[in-house]
Amino acid sequence: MDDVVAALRARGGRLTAQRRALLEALFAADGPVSAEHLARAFGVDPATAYRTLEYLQDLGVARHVHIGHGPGLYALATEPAREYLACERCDAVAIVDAAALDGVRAAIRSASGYEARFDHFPIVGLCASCAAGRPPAHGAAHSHGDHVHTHPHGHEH
Amino acid sequence: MDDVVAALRARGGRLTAQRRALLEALFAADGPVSAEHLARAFGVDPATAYRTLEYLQDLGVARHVHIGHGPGLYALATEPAREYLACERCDAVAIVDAAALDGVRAAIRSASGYEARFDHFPIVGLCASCAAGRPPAHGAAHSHGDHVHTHPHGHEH
DNA sequence: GCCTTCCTGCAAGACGCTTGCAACAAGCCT
DNA sequence: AGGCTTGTTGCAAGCGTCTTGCAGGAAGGC
Repeated sequence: MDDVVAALRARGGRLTAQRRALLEALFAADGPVSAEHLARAFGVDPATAYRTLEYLQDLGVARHVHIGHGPGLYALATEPAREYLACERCDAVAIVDAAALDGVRAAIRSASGYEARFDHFPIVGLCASCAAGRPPAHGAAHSHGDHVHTHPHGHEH
Repeated sequence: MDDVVAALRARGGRLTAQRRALLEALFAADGPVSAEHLARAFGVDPATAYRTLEYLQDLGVARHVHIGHGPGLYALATEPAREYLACERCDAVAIVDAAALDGVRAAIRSASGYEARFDHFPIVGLCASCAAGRPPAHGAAHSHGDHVHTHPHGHEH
């Protein structure tokens, strides 16, 4: 957080109340969140939220991911990098370390020559539960909403 | 095409001039096309294009894919099914038989349990050319536009 | 040729942003 | 502490991609 402020200052940027609020929200969030959601939660204007989040992306502090048809969702840029898998049926999103998908990347490379990334546009399909024909399960539901329903035990294997 | 008309009639649907135009355009297209593009090309109202294309999807005749931030692009549902890989840098889109990505699907299944599909949301990354650092190349360019720039020899790895 | 019902065009609205602009306030300077 | 510069903000308008309500129009069965 102090690092962020430093990076911001180094660019001639200013730390306003709005920016602090948005940053704290990003640090506190347990998953990607929409700009609208952040804006509303702190009485910040949506335009400011979008502008600030873009600024934070330029700084390399934040990233956004496009899940399904909904709004873009923002999160801090973590180390190691994260990538996403989204379920079309129950809207669950698995968040995994990018390294977990290196084998997938290799398979794509050999099938197509493409060098894939799933940090901005996720892998889409059915989660294990929905693929098995089980009901949508855990409160996720069809909200196409403001934040991701991370079932945090995503992939461990 | 006759099959389509039959399916349509079987549902109590009617074959209007607009529907015929849109259908013929889909049959003639060499890649996914936006609803706007189809509408404009035949003087059909965009609302009608969207409604008709959705109808054709219900019939199982058409599908749409979301490439990048641009509009959804429509194409006939083919047999065998097709899946897509999009390049973030040069906007090239590779269209491959779904079977070509079965290995990728297997890798994803074993890494995450997800059963992936790339027919609605493609794999996103860098095409072989861009990954190699070569310039954006072939007329593709950044048009985010009306139809896909299929480099037709897509994958044959 | 008629009549029913499906379709169409138009207009307006929803949703997710993006942009122009005038007022505001960080933070540097003294 | 008071000024001053210039980065930021809120508001309002605008844009792209659809979606929806509605009244008129036309397929296609009879």
